Amino acid sequence: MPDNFSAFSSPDDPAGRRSAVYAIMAQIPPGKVISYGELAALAGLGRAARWVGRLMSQLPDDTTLPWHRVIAAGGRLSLPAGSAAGAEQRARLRAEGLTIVKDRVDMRRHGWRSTESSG
DNA sequence: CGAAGGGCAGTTT
DNA sequence: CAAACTGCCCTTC
Repeated sequence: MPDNFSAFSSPDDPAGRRSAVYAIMAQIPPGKVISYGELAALAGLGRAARWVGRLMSQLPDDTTLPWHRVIAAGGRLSLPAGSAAGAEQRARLRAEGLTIVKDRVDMRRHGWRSTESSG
């Protein structure tokens, strides 16, 4: 029930959306991952998945947010391993115990409960 | 049936 | 209007 997030942010406030996304990211547990779309949806942005990724790029280098736990849908890694962020994501994810195969992660095991059905 | 890869479309800046 | 760290559907192995 992401409706609660509206308590500290309003969808009408462009600045509030960012705070919402940051809040969701901070809620992502270690060893798990979430997709931009879900992150956007949970933040109340709806289908603004692209916008979330954009927000990541805007993140500062001194950010303490687990942005590396945010990946594409289905556990797909869009970030190129040749990029600093791309290599960083894979490096950090694996450091948490994830299993990356062919730029793919097991959402069945590492996917956040966002995609969980009943257990 | 399940997993992987490519193309078109929605949202925000 | 155009661009961007995406998402879902279809097809192939």
